[in-house]
Amino acid sequence: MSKKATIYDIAKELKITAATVSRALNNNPKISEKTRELVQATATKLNYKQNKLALALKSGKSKNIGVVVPYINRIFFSSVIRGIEDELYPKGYHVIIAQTHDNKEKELKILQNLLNEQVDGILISSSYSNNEKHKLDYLVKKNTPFIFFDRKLNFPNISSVTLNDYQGGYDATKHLIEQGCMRIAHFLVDQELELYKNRFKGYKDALEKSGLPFLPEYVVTLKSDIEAGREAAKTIMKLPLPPDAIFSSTDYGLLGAVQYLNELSVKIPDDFCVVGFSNAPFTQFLETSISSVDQSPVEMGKTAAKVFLEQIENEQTVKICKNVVLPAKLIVRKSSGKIN
Amino acid sequence: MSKKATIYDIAKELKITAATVSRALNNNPKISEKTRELVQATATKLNYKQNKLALALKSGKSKNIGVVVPYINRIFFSSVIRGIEDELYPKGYHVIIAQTHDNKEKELKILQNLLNEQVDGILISSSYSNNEKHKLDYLVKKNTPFIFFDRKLNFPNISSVTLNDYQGGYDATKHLIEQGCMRIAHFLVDQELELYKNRFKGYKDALEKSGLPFLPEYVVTLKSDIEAGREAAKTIMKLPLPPDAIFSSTDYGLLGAVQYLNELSVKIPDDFCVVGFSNAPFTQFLETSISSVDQSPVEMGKTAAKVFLEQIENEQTVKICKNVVLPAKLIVRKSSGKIN
DNA sequence: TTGTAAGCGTTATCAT
DNA sequence: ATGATAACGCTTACAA
Repeated sequence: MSKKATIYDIAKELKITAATVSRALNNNPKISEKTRELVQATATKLNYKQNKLALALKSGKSKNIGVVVPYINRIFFSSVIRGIEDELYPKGYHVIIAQTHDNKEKELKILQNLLNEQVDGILISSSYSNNEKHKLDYLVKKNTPFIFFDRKLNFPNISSVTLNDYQGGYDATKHLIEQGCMRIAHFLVDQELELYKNRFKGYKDALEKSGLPFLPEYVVTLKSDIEAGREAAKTIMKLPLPPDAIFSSTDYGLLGAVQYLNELSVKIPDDFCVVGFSNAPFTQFLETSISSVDQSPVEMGKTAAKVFLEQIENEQTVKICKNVVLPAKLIVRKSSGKIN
Repeated sequence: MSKKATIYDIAKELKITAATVSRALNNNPKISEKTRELVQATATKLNYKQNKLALALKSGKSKNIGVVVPYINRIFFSSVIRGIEDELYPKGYHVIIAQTHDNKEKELKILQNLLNEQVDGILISSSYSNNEKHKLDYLVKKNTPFIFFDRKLNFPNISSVTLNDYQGGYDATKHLIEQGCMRIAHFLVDQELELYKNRFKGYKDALEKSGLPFLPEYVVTLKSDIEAGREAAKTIMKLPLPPDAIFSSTDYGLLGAVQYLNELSVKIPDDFCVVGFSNAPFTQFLETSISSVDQSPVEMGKTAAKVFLEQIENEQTVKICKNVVLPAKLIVRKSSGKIN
């Protein structure tokens, strides 16, 4: 395989200069038809392909953007990335992905690396909480546009695309109340993260609005996995007055709870209703399908990409900052379908 | 935000030359301790960060690799990518992802683009079948290493990492036979793709080995989704002598079939056994959990990454080509657990 | 319309 | 041990 052809090779072949070749290739108006055709012909003949690296170095734009997530194989994140790539590929951008494994130091390094790679923007779902966000301060202050999605950090003048988690929590709880549930428990994942706090707040406000008491013992903090959910269910079912419903911020945790309730022969939805969060694929496939709040991840990715594009296009003129909040969509299934 | 600092800024500050700065930064042995320290100090002071783009142009190595898949949000592919990124990030590589949407022309363009971007390698699960692989001929012949994973194309001297689909099909079928099933149907997805053919072949060989007849009417070709699976089940259950088991190349198709069988009140596993392929997450969460063949996607990704690294490291000396075949792992669950 | 030359930020090859 | 210079492949004033 011979070396890759450059514009110099084309130039030499035609006994003209590289500048002319460049212009011809870029359809510069002030170039004769003849040379343009000649150049393009020899370009294909020599199988010339533009070296984007050189272009990037020259222009200062790499046409690469970085997407940073905890784990790429979580369905929520891979769906967001799907949306981002679908939106950005037609605009000539390449998507570089990196996983933080929810490790803060690693996240910092990744961001540094991406910036060194001269990415044109960074879309990130951060592992940091708002308490420690100052550690990222010097990064977001650089020229490279940052866009936070889902897990947002509150920096002034930084764009974000998030779900209306509060509304999701509110709707889910209200729905359970409408089903006649009176003692609704809540599975809370992580007080540190804004989005879980917001779902929790939605839950509390829905209770209050309906005149139901908020009972701290009905709130369990747990990891987002099946085993933890099972344990959480054990805990609340041991209470003197056990709940008759769960609104869970995690589908996986909820699944564990449902499994435990099944073992106790608690009938869902007749005696106990549950609603999850995330609309994980499995929720709809269970015999007793699980109601859940959908996060429209693909849409979120597309939106984040659009916000990025807007920001880039207006770079010179005004610095745009946009904070988009997407609606949460409660999907009612059998697990909370007492009435209908 | 001031412009990014370059080695020239450091040089100017210290009244030395950029070459010296470069050497100091790269820990070149022939540099005095003093200058090294001085340089490193001013580097941090000016918040200097190496521009990887310039380095890439100079060295001809971008430290980027391209990963090309049909859809990034399919759990199998996102898991493979997870493995790839986990393996390659510590080696200083960035992973660029691109989705073909199973569109062959798009795949071609993507590959062309990635090559223009000067990626150091391409890991791909191709949409092409071996019949049309010649269209990619001129691409794989370039200097950039190609590695096929899962969906492999048979090019001479091109590496690949695949699953032993034949063995997966064989084991699944054999297992069903051992459960006492006598009339095993097969859900086949796409005759064009090698891997489905191999699973099918494993199925046939297992039947033959056990002296069971191969009946063409027990083989249904279908799309990989629930509705198609439901239809397929309808078809085979209408046969004069309906089967008593299904080995399906698709978990989703199988789920549709299971749903239909439930409606017919066919008892699984007592009267009917099923085994799927892919070990989709939902298979283990169903009340009647579904047996399936696991593909170890994360492992596959890691392996593909390792093959790439090996190939790059020995670039100068020998051209390495490796064809790794990973074992398929049958996971037995309730849906085929008659005996135990 | 085309050529000349500088520059993007590095590193490598000469010298000194 | 350090400096000068060229080179990677491209674009773009400025000249002609």
